[in-house]
Amino acid sequence: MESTPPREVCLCIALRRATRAATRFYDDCMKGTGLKVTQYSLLANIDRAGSIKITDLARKVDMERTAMGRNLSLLEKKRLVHAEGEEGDLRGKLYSLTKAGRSCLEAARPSWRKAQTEMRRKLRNHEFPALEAVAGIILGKDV
Amino acid sequence: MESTPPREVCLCIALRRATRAATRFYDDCMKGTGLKVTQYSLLANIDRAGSIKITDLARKVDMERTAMGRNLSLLEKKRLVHAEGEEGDLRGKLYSLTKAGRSCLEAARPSWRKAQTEMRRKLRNHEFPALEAVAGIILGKDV
DNA sequence: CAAATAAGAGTGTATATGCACGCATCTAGC
DNA sequence: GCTAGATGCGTGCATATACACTCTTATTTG
Repeated sequence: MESTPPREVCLCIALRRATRAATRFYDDCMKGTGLKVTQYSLLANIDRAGSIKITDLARKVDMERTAMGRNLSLLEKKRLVHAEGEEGDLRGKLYSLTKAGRSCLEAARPSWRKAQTEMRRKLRNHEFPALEAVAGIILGKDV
Repeated sequence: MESTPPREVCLCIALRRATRAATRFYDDCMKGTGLKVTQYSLLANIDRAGSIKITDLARKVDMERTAMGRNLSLLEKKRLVHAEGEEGDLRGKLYSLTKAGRSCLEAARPSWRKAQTEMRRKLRNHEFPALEAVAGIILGKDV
């Protein structure tokens, strides 16, 4: 009777799994806001930036540019953001929030807050910073 | 001149961001194996189980059942897994690896190992267990 | 200035996920 | 034995991502 060696957990898969669970949780908390946590976050980013180009926003959050473009298109279709040509550069487009986008963002804040607080509660003080550290290390920069 | 309060990082978004980066890294390491890390992991799971039903596999890795079904369909299309009706239950289907699936899995192991080792190196000993702990807490169970 | 390069975007294609429904089959109760 | 749940799955629809290309418009250089 030979004992099987302890199976090593794939770090990437563990991350994906935790991410699925966390996303389901946040999205569930945000039901009724009309936003998913990913969209909420994008709006918040654009809001902080004032106006920003697809490429810059993608770089800022380590996302593939074309993926970001498609995400922004969805928000644009919902009239939460709008793009306008950049002054003196026919290539770039600057994205910014519409009035509806700002309202929507503000209206969703409490739901996000609720999810975030609950998540902080689950992760005791010990693990919360660890997670940020992990994310930072994987990305090679601060989160 | 008033200072803005420190912005609170959304735990879910931090996780998603780290996951994107980790997935890109693993997938890059596994180029040439014909498998993405997600598919590699699925094959490994089925291999360990011997044969398993979609629903059970989905539950095991906390994935939405229909998502799992679609992932398995892709592997089936590639002839890496195959499904057969369960004895005495016309509902269930049992998935197991094909010969090609087993070969493919074995052939991909070194690439996965390389990615995993490198990732372990990046995350010093301190953070690695923390990540598993975080995942476990979010999921409410061991990873 | 013309050619080469860089910068900013969009499209096609493929995965990975989740939710709302709907269908078939099994199993417990009565 | 028949009906009400419980089980196991599939489909339609929508998002989120990534990669390989391609196009257009600046910029830089010889």
